[in-house]
Amino acid sequence: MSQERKRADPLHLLPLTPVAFEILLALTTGERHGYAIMRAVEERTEGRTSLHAGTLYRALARLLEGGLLEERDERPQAGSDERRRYYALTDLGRAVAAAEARRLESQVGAARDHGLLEGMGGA
Amino acid sequence: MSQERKRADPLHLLPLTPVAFEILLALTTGERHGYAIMRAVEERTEGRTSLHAGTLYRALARLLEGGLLEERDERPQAGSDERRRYYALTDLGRAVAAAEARRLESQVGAARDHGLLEGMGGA
DNA sequence: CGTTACTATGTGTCTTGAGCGTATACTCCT
DNA sequence: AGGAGTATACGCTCAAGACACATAGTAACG
Repeated sequence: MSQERKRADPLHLLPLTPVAFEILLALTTGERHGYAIMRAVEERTEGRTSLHAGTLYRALARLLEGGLLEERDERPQAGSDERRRYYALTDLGRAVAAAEARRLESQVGAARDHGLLEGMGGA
Repeated sequence: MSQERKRADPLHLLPLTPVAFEILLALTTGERHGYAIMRAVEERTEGRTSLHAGTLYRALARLLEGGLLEERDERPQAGSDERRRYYALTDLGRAVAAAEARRLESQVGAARDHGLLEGMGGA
């Protein structure tokens, strides 16, 4: 199936949405549950990006279905909240995130070459 | 109106869609007409991203309406195809592109910190 | 114990925007 | 004249985020 072909090649899954990439980024440091991803994104972006609950959980469902994430049954700490669902990057997820990072790096490089990142200090 | 507030603050227009950012990027080197933007994007990305005509022209219309681009009446070369419509970045458009570039730079930096850009040579 | 705030996951609905096809028409080359 | 390429634009559909809302467990406080 074409589904299989897509899974085989990370490049066919690009570009990722900003939300999806933030989620994958938050999981590069280890597995987390949904709510913790939400807080991690807010922290990393210093509040500039905050995921709405609806956006987050639907994005997680999509990433699971696409095979970029997998759910972990084991809990990092015993006795943690039973409601939590822990997610971790799959090999594919990591590969796709890396491919997306390279794509963005190329865009940022072009922006820098064209003077977009020097001229303006603030905002 | 809130439309005015949005125009005043580039940060409220983020994140840009990948397509929108590519278009702004293509215009940082000077004004171009739609079809030339399409080719410029393909060239910059070495064929990895190709804008469909429908996607491009609707994105251009949106960017015009949002005040990120403006249409130029003067033609860079006399006698060029009369059908062409030339677009150029506005100050707002440049500011938004710069803000988006910084946002992406931050994501790429995080990816690098987490080893996403070193571990894998190929793909 | 009851109340309140926070944690945690999830669905319903609306709107935006990209993908893809198609229409239209002009230009350039042979 | 005919065809490839240039150039803009619309119709339709699907994916995905925004926001509201639902549900329920947990933790702190009195």
